Amino acid sequence: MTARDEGGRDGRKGPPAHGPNTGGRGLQGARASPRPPAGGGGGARGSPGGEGYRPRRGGAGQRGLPSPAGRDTGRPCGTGRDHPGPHRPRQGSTRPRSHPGPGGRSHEGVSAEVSKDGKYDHTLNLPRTDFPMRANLARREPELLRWWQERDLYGRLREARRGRPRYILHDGPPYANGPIHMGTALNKVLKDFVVRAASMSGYDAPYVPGWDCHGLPIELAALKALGLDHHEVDPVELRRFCRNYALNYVDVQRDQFMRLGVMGDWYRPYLTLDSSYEARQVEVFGEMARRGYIYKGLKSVHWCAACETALAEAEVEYHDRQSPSIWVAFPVSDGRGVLPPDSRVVIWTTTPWTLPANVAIALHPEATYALVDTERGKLVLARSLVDDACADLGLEPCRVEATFKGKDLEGVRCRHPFFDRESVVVTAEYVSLDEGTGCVHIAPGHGPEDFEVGRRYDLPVLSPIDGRGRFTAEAGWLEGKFYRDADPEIIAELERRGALLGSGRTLHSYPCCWRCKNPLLFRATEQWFASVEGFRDQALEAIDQVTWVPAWGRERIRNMVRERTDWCVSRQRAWGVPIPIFYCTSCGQPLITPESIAAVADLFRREGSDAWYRREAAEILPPGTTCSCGGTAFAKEMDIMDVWFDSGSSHVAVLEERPDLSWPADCYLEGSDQHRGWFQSSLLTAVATRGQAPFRTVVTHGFVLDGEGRAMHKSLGNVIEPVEVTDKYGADVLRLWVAASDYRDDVRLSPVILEQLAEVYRKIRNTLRYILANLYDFRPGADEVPYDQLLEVDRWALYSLSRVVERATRAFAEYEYHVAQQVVHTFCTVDMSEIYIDVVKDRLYCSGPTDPVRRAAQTVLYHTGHALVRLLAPILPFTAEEVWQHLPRREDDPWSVHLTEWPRPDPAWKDEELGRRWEVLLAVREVVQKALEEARAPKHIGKSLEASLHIYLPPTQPAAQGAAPRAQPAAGPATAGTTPAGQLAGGPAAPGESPAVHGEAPMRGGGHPGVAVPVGELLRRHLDELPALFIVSGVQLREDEPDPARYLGWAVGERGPAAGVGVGVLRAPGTRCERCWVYSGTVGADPEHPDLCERCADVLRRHS
RNA sequence: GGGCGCAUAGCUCAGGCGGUAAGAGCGCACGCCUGAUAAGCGUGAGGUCGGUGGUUCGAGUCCACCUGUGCCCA
Repeated sequence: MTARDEGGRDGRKGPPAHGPNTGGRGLQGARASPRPPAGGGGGARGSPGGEGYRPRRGGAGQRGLPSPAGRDTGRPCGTGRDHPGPHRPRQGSTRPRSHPGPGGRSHEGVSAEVSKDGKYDHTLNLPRTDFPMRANLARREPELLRWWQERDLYGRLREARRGRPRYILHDGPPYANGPIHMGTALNKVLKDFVVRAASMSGYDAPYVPGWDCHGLPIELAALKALGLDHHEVDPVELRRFCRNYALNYVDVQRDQFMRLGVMGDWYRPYLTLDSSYEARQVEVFGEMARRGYIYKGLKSVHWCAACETALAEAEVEYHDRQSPSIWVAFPVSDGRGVLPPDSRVVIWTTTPWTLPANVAIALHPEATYALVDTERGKLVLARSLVDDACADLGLEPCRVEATFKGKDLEGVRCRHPFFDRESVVVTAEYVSLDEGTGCVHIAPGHGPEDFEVGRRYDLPVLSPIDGRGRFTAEAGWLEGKFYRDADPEIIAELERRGALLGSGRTLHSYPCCWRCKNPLLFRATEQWFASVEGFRDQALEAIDQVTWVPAWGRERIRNMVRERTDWCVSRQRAWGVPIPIFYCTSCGQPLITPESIAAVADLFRREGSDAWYRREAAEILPPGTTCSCGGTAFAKEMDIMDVWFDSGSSHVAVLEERPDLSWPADCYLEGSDQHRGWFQSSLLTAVATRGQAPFRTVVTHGFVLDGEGRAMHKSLGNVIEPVEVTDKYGADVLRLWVAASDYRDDVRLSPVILEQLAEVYRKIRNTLRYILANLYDFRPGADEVPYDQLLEVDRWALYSLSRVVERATRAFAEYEYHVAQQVVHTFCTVDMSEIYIDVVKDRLYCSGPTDPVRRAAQTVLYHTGHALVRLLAPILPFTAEEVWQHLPRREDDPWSVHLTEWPRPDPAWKDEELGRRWEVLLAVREVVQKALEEARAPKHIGKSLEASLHIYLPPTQPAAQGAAPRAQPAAGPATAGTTPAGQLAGGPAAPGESPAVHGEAPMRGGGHPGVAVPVGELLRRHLDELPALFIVSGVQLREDEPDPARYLGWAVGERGPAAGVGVGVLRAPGTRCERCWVYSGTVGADPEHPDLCERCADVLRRHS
C-alpha cells in the first residue's frame, strides 16, 4: 500500500519529494518507517485536513527537512491539499482521501451519490497524486541534493554494494582554474551515467573525482593577481598562492558538478597537489628513471619568451602572422672547385633573428641548383625557383651559367653574412622547393629540423638567446636586444654589408604560445625527457589490449604513439612537482637513485613538495650520499614536471593508493582530445612502470557545439553555460540532453534543442505521474494480479516493457545512452501514453476499485513504474527519486531509488507469440483511427466512444472457425459516400494478394518478424476486447460486402499486417452512460440508475 | 599538409550480413477531448539518405574522389 498514511514519523524528514505546488503529504515515503521520507510529515494519516500538514513554517517541521517540500516549507501557496490550486484536479489529489488503511480499499472512491451537476465523478477511481506535473527542478533539485547528503546516499550505496565485484571508473581530473563549462558538464554527466548504471547492475562502483591543480595557467593567473614577474617572487609564496587559487576552484567546480546530480565521493576527492599524490608521482618518475627511460638532452624546443618556459607540442597553437621575409647572400669562401669564388649562395628566411645562430645552409640532395649571373653577381639557388626569385628580387632575367645537384655542393663553405665565421653547405631531404630559394639557412639552436641536421653533421649548436628572449654576448653587437626587435637591425646590417638581396613581408602560420598567444621561438635548451622509444612497442601492445569506444580510438592513439619518440617532461616553472633529481656540485653529474627517490617521496609525503624549495639538498638526501666522482655536495634540479606527468600518474597515485579503488581502471571516459593528453600520458607511465595499460576500456566523447555546429565562443555569443541550464530547466533536463545526444561525435546544444528536451522531459514526467496517480490505492503484493489472470492488453504492455528494458539494458552496456533514452521516451509516448494508458482508462476509472480488471491494469502500471524509474535513475536521478518516493513499494525496497538494482523483467512477459499477434491488432487499430478521423473531420463524431465500428476482413482468410469471410477489401482511403464499393474492390491496393500472403502465414511457430498472423482469425479471437482496444462503443465483424458510402467514416489498411482490413464508422447505437460515457443499449435498465449502463449500475450497487 | 572521425526529415536519433515504395519521437499544421488539464488523443504535411562517379540485377547500406565540418598534429 501506499504509504500514505502512515505518515507519521517525524515529520521533519520528509523527502524533498513534493514541491511547491503539490501537496504536502507524502505518500509513501513513510511507509516503512525508517525510510525517509515522506514528506508527509505528519501526514495525514487519517485526518483529512491532516493535522500533519502544517502550513506554517518553522516548527519542528522545518529543519531537518531539506525540502520544504510539502509542508512546512512555507511555500507561500500552501499545498494543494487544502488549496486546490487552479490546476489541482478536483478531489483527486486533494486530500479527502483518507487513506485506507492497510486493509485496503478506500472507500471513498466510490459512492452512489451523484454529484449535483449530474456527474458521477465521485464514483470513479480517478487519478490522484501529489506528484506535481510541473517539475520546478531548479528549486526541487537542490532540496533533493541536501536530502541525499543528509542521509549519505553515496556512503549507503557503498555499504550496500560492499563485497560485490568492483567497477572502477577513474576520473580524469579537470583543471581547477575556472568554473565548469558545458564540455566538462557533458563529461561528468556521462561518467555519472556509467557509474550509476554500474552500481545498479550490482557492481561496487565507487567514483572518486579528481582535480588537476598544477600548471602554468594557474601560475600565470597567480602572477597576474600578485602583479609580479615570476623571477621576483619567492617560489614558496607563489606556490601557496597557486594552491589556494586551485583549491578555491576545486570548491567551485565541486559545487557545480554536484548540482548536476553527479554522485561521488565529493569530499574525499583526489588532488594532484595532495602530498601523498606528489609522493607517488615522484615514485613513478623514479621507477621510469630506474628503468632507464629518463634522460637529459639538449633540444631545440618551442620556447615562450613571455612565459619563459619551454612548451610541449600540445601547448603550441598556430596563428597567422606577418613576418619580415628576406633574401640573404652567403659569399662562397671555398667552392671546392665546384662553385666559383665570387659566387654567393642565396637563402630566404622569415626569421632574420635566427641568422646570428646560422652555421650551415641546407640544400635538397637531389634537387637541381643553378649558378646564375645577375646584376647582383653570381648567385646559387634552386633552378626551379630562379624565375620566381628573380621576379621577387627585381632582377633581370637571369642567365644560368651552370647547374648542380644539391649533393654536389655538399661541403662547400660560405662566410657568415655578418659574423666572422663559416657556414657550411649540407643536404637534407626535408628542404622544400615550394618557396624561397631551395637553400635553407640552418641554425641548430633555433629549429627542430635544424637541430637534426646539425646533429648529423656535427655542427655547433648556437643558441645566443636567453630565456627571456634577449640576445646573449654570443650574439656580439646584438647582446641585450629582444630577439624580435633585432630583426630591423639585422636587416640593416645585411644591407650595409651588401648581403641583403631583397626584403618584404609575408603572412604565414606561426607557432604561438597557447596561453599568452605570443609568438614562440625555438631555442636549444637542456631538458629532461622520458624516452617513449624505450617502451613504444610495449605501449602499442597495451593499446591493443584495451577496448576503445568508439573503436576508431585505437587507430588514433596508435598512430600518435607510434610516431612519438620522446616526452619532454621538464618545465621551467614553479607551480608543479619538482623533478626529483640532484646534481653533484663537483662534477655536475645528475643523481637519481632508488634511495634518492625514496628520500624525496618520503619528504613530499610528509611535507608536500614545497619542501623541495624550503630545504637544501643535504637535508633531503640520505646522509652519506655520494656521487660516483666522490662528491658529496649536491644541488637540486629546479625544473618541475610537465603537468601531463601529474595527471598521467593518477592511476598510481589514486587507484593504487586508495583502498576502495583498484588498478587498473575498468574505464576512462574523456573528450577525444585526450588521446593525445591524459589517455596517452597515463598509458605511457603505466606501460613504463607496470607493463600494461591502466585502463581496460576507454570511452571518448566529442565536443559541444552550438545549434549550427560551430564551436561555442564568447565572441559568437553562442555559449550556453551549465548554470544557465540548471537554473532555467534543471539538471535533469541538462542530463536528458546528454543522454539524448550521440556523444561519440560532437554534440550540439542550443536554446531550441533545450526546449525540445524540456518537452521530452515533460512527457516522461507526465507518464510517470499518470502511473503514480493510478496507484494511489494499490498495494504491491496484496493487490497484484498474477500474470495469467491479466487481460491481453496487459500482457502486451508487459511484453512491450520487457523489450524496452532489454533494449535499454543493451544500450547502457554499450554506452549508447542516446539509444536508451530514445527507447524509453518512445515507450512512454507510444506504448504507454498513446496506447496502454488510453485503453486502460476505462477499467481504471470505471470499474469497482477492487475489481480484478482494475487491479490487473494497476499491476501493469506498478511493474511499469518500477522498471521505468530504475531505467531512468542514472539519467534523471532527481526525477527518479521524486517518483520513487511516490511509488508504492514493497517492504524490502530500499529508501532511495539509487540503491535499487537494474530492472529484471519476468521472462514470462516476453511472449513473442503474443507480440506478433499484437503487432497485427495494433495495425488494425491504426486503420480504425484513420476511419474515426474520417468521421471526426466532418464533425459526425467527437470522441471515439461516440462511434461503433464495422470491420471487414480481407478476403481469403484461413478456414479457421469455418466462417469464410468474403468481405472485399477496399483500396485507398475512400471517402465515404463518394467511392463506389465496386471500385474499391478493384483498386490499386492489390487486394487479391496481400490477404493471401497474410492468410497463409502460420500463426505461430514461424517467428519470422515479417510474417504476420492472420488478421481475420485474430480479430475474431479478440472480438470482446476490441471495443476497449479501439476505445469505441461497439465493434462488429462483418462478412457482407462493404459499402463505404453507408458509413460516417471509412478506411482500409493499405499495407502491413492490416492490409485489406476495412473499417466503417457508425454513430454508436444506444444511449450514453453518464458515468462511463460508453454508448450502450443497457442504459436505463436499472431503475435505480436510469442514466447508467448495466456495468456502471452494477459497480455502484456493489460499492455504495 | 598529415592522422582519426562525422554528414539520414526543422530538431534529436533508428536504420545486423546491400534487397519490396527510407523509420521513430519531438516540433509544426489541422482537428478532437475536457475524468492525465500550464495535460491527453487523432490525422496530416515534411527527407535528391552532403555531392559526384563506380561495384552490383539491386546501395542510405560497399569502393573512390569531392565538399562541409570536428578533434589531434605539422
